[in-house]
Amino acid sequence: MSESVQDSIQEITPSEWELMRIVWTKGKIYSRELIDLMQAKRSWSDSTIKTLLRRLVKKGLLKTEKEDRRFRYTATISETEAMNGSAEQLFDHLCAMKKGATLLNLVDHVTLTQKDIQNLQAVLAEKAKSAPTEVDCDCLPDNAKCD
Amino acid sequence: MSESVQDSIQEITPSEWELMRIVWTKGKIYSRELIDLMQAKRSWSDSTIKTLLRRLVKKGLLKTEKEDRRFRYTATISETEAMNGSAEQLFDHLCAMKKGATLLNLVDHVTLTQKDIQNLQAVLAEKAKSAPTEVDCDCLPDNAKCD
DNA sequence: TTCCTCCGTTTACATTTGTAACTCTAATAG
DNA sequence: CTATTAGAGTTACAAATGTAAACGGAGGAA
Repeated sequence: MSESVQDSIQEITPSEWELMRIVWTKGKIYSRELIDLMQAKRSWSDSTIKTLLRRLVKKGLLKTEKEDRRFRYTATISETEAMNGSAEQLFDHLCAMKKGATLLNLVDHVTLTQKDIQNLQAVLAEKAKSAPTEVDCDCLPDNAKCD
Repeated sequence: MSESVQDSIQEITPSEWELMRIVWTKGKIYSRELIDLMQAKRSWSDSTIKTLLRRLVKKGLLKTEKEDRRFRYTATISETEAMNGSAEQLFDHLCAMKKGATLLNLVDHVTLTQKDIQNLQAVLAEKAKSAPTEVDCDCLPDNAKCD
């Protein structure tokens, strides 16, 4: 299916995620509106939010556009790319042998729509055709077996 | 199925994960062995590793036990708990509406065993019985709709 | 025209993380 | 008994992160 994108994804800190989510949802947004929306969720000072925005711009995750002497922010990567990138990053440092169990836990805890479930089932059915019987642990340098 | 554990999970940094994985795999390990194994993967100095170990102990993720004037380290939480906790933590800051898509991407990219796939299929089949048709975006305070 | 306000920029500062040298003490080699 | 060494503890220091005050310019209120 899609390519792995994680390599290019800048590290996004938790606070930055909160802002990015608003930007993604609004598409193109003035700092003022962004600050107001953000403050409705977290009691951060204007300064704090502005700092975060500048850092996001520096990281290349947001870009600005001057519009009648104010700025409008837009994301440079899609929310999906960012989400997939972060998720893959996380999974990269999990024991290969146990990724399946973690995924199982997630699937169990996350609220999924009927459609999501169907999509997952389709991918799984496809993968089942060539899935291995076991995956080795990769936690030790010499590839010793886990558990 | 299992309870959500994330609340109690201390933040584990990437470097710390690497050490924890070794500890989990070995179960109970002398710092010396740990350092050697770690250095076979990353060229960190002994000092660096010892610092990380102390931080992990301070965070309560590892505990020590004196054994003939050396220390043995053991994890205080299971690898599974830690993995689930981190994964849930990550998913917590994703747009509710798009968690399904992210999961799909993961399932697609991660190497799963036949057994993992079966387990996932079972959970999905179960969830399908009561899954909603749609999940709302929760990126904005006022719950405006995404996309 | 002058002052206030809105917005962007600079500076600040504590905490966490990555990375490591130095020190102290007990065991060990001579 | 003394010099070396292995482990543990202490100190260090830069970069990233969370959080924010202060500053400066431009447009609008008076």
